[in-house]
Amino acid sequence: MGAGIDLILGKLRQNLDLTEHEKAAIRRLPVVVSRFDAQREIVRVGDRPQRSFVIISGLLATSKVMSSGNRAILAVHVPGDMPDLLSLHLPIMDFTIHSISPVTLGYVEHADIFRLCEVQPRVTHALWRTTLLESALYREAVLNVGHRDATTRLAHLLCELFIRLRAAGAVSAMRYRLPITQSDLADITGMSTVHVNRVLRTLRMSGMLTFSRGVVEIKAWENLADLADFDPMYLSLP
Amino acid sequence: MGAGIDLILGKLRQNLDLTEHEKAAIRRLPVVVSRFDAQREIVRVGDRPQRSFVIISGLLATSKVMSSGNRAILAVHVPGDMPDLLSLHLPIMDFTIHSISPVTLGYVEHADIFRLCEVQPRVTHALWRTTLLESALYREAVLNVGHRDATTRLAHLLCELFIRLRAAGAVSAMRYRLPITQSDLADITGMSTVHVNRVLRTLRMSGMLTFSRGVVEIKAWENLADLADFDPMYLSLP
DNA sequence: CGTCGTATTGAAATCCTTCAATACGAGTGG
DNA sequence: CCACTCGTATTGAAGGATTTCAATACGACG
Repeated sequence: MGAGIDLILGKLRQNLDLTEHEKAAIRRLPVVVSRFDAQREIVRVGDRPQRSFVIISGLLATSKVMSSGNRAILAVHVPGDMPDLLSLHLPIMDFTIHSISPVTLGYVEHADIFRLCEVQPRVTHALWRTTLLESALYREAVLNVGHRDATTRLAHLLCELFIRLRAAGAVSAMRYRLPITQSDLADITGMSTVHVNRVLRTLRMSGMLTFSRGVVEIKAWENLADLADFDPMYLSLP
Repeated sequence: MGAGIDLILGKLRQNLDLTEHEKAAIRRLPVVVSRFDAQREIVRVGDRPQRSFVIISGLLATSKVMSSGNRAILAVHVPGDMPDLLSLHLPIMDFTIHSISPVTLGYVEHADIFRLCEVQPRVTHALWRTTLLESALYREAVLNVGHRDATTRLAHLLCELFIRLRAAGAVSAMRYRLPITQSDLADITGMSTVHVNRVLRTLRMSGMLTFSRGVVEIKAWENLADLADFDPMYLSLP
């Protein structure tokens, strides 16, 4: 399935120029494509995966449950991401990955990845780099959900998803599909569902943004990014 | 300076058994040792480091400033950590690293690291793994500062530092030096200094913990870990 | 002994949550 | 086409957690 692998290549290529030879070697990786409905657990706490996957289409979320019983979403993953690539080196998963929307995943065996890394050391570094890009997202999330007020927090999240989905080719004009509920937004931002609703209303009233039936439409990017304290440097995009 | 390098080895060894040959190769890396006072900027936003460092002694913090002007501390780094190792693959720093206490750092040139990785591919994987361990800290921090109440948040931070400093050999019995102010704790947890003070009083009153003049003493570990919702699985310790 | 950063406490204000009730919208079966 | 149902969205009002403001105390250090 060339589609998924080309997505990986897209990410890897971002800043590290792989040779045609190296790209061809990646394209030869055996990939198993699987589809899942929304709200399915893809990876569970305690799992010891023998393979990792790239998201070909759809959205995933990394989450943990707290002792209170509430579920916290720590990250949202978009097409091209490989959110469990870290299982290559941290064998026991300490979080859950579940599908937000229906998803298509491309699985690659760890053994095949390691074999490729032996032959093509620069591919090792490219994969390493993708895990570092992901950890930059977590770092920014600490800032966002831990240190900013509710309006800024939600605005920043929607700015980040706009830019990341655009980089993944899932944005037309100033609008993108975000098939999640306000309750999900609450689990991501650490706010109550009620307050998510109120903040969304404020953003709508201010004319910056609408979110309705799973579609985000950005009406005033400059104002929004300013309000959100959003500086995309941490995304390391070209 | 064998001390710093052996610290790296300690971290790397944690779960990946390097051969004597590989360890010897690491020990041969040229290291430049530097000392800094407290509150010095070690790495700045926009820097393009040509070398990385391991913390030989002291504490560092990774932080960003928000548009409000407030400084948020995203992570605290202990001896053995290599908090800017990611500059190997993400060349432009998007955060600041500053010293919390006086520190001793062991610098290694990127060029030397890359050269070693070429000769010893398993060292590449060991270094990759340390960056993944660090990103697990950020992931847990998202949960902690974004989704838990103030008491749990602060208790969790002090639990984590206890375990990490113990793993770094900086703990005697149930007490450890944490030479930071309550204002720093506020910048880490995303709370106000005043509230940090009140929460510390609560923890002291409940008999779980004292924090006074830069020394944390844990009086009731089980109760504290329970209150803090602290499960060390994310640290991937043996 | 004075000074300065840090710690501590009280009181008022604010942000956000919780509780509770209602409205909306898409899908389902009659 | 309509009534029903269920998940989601929306709004009001009250309560709680945390911040802000302001004042005082402590402790290390010159």
